[in-house]
Amino acid sequence: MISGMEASSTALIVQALTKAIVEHRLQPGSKLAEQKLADHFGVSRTLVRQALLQLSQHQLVTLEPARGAFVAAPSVTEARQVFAVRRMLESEMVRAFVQQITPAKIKALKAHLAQEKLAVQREDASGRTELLGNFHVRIAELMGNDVLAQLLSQLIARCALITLMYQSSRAAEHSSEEHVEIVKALSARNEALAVRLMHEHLINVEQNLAFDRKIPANDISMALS
Amino acid sequence: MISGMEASSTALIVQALTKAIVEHRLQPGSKLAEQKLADHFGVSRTLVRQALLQLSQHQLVTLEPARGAFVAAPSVTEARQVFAVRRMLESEMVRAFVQQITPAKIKALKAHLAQEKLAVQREDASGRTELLGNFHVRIAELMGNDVLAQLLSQLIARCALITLMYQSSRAAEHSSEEHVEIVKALSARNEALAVRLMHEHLINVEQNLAFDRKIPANDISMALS
DNA sequence: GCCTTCGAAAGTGTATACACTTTTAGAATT
DNA sequence: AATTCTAAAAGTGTATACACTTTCGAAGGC
Repeated sequence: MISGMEASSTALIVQALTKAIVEHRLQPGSKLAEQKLADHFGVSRTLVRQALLQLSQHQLVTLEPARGAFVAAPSVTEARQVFAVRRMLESEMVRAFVQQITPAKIKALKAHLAQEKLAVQREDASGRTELLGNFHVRIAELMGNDVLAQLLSQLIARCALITLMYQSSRAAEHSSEEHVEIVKALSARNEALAVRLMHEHLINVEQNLAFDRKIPANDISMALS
Repeated sequence: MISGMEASSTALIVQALTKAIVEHRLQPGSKLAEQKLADHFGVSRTLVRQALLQLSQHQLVTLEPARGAFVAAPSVTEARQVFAVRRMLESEMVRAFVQQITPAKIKALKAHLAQEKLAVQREDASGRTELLGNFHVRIAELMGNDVLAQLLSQLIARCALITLMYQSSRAAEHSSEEHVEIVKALSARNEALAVRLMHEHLINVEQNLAFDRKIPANDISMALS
């Protein structure tokens, strides 16, 4: 059990596990034994089960009847479908966003880009993946559409898992550069260009995935430390 | 407890409650007491809690700490956001669908339209609402994108709740007619028209909502009978 | 008569108990 | 040595127990 952690609600467990999975400290396929997690978080299996149930709904964990919970290992097919959905959703999101751009919003996005650049320079792999994903969520948030933001946030968590399973090196820097171009088009209020760039960006991310990777298994207590 | 129902998994409870909520036999705001539901389904509170947790993730139920579960009562703001997401997602879905139309797929959609017409004629309110929603999911399924289909299915369940809170009469027939027009455009492989019709259709559905309704509360055992 | 206070009843949140399933490891067999 | 069988260990699935919170109603005070 982690020292100094006492009142741990289900949400905290979900958050901790999500982070561990998305940062791939927990490898796809890893067994998530309830009692081990319960001991680790210092709670009963009840709360761990609730958390695992939620994570399975987010598709980050798969539950096999009577066998337990495992970190999800999205298939290539599933990965492609997730990206297809993101392309549909996000190209239109950009189109709608262009109609309601303000200087403040552009400023917020540029601030985000700066953070991305920093993470890329520092070669901070997990922080970088998170920031690259958050760029997309940030746009949804700036639109003031919470439903969209939450939906996208889940899709992107799934993508993070996929990305970390399949991502080839150097793809991150490329993504960051494309984000810069998208923001340029947005600040020029060039709808057609922005939509096209976002669409192509998502195609690029998908195509940079190497859909033939080995997946090492991993230990729980190591990963959550 | 329902006679003849013995081994009831969490999924069955989720399904039963979803149906009851979407068909608004359970009014928005109704209290969902765990023990009452447990008695009704003949299981312990454990399974009911799991089901309620899932439903809260689907936004059909809201959980208030230490106060319990209630049938969700989506705000007008939330309703508009859900519709905005649907417009983004579904107009692009249609665009992608046009590229992969086959005679078999058109036939499947036409079969669906026939069912819709039947339900509208019979004035079967709950069956009608379900079918009108399923039209959209059916397209996703015909595209072979499970991720999209599942996502849309959840969004539409949410819309069903919204619709039943706010829908003005006669909107259903109009929806059904618009579905017919969309399928016509699809079968003509007219991408631009199909996309536009779907977009307008969703705007119409939203604008036909009367965002100022009273919400009667309701009893659990009545609704689930 | 209306508002406040207090206590019992009801209900939620978490832990634990227990039955049943899967896994594992060792012994027996070929 | 490899395979099959078997029993113990570990793990999951559901029910129950119990502490704590909210709710509701009645008694008392204003």
